[in-house]
Amino acid sequence: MSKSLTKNQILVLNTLTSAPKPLTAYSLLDRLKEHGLKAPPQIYRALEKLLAIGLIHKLESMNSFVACQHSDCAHQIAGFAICDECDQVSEIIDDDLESQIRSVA
Amino acid sequence: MSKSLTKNQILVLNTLTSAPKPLTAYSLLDRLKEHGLKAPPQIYRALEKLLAIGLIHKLESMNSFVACQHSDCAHQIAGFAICDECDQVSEIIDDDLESQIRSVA
DNA sequence: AGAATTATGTTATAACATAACAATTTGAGT
DNA sequence: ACTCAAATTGTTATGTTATAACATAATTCT
Repeated sequence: MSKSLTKNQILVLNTLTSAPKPLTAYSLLDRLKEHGLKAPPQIYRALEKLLAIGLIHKLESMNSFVACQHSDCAHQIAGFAICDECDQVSEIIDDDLESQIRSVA
Repeated sequence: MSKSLTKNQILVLNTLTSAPKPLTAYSLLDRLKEHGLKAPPQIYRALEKLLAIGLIHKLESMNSFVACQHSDCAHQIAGFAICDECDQVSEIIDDDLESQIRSVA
């Protein structure tokens, strides 16, 4: 029974998907002002849901969010290579690494 | 020429070392008020230096800091197992995992 | 339709972090 | 010991990230 996304969730997801790099909650808010979003909770609530579903990731070290580059895959552990210059990231999925992390945990 | 720690750095490090769990910058500030520290920059500056030296780690997901449990070791990559209930952490150093991460990167 | 749930909107504030500048201390060279 | 330069510390103000709390509207189920 996976529920479909709501309006705000779609707005946030689309913005992240089309962005070339991770965005902060407040930069999402800026971009979505024109769509009527006005306050942080609207963004954070959408982000929270998208994170739970696995459609996006949070990059803790940047306080930023990116769309998952492997939609609908089963991986829950991802690494990110982050460019020091431009902040572009590429998501790293590696089965060996994932099982290593699980076994250590 | 590794320089010795300054007063504030020692205060912060000792507080982290004797704490049973990670502390935020502001809880460090609270605890160090009695030693005369009054403002966030005093804490953040000490943290920054201690991080650079490798004596502490930042847990990005908690905005918190812990003393390194492997002083003077050469490891730059550490994992943390964080208890959901009490926030206690144990630091994980694993050579296989470390080399895995490096090779993927 | 009516009740219950879920989503949204809104205001205010909490929590985390740093910029910018002033004052003090430390330490090397003389 | 004196002095200048550098490092550390102190202080104020502000910027940035995140959530609490409450109000309203939309959706779904019976």
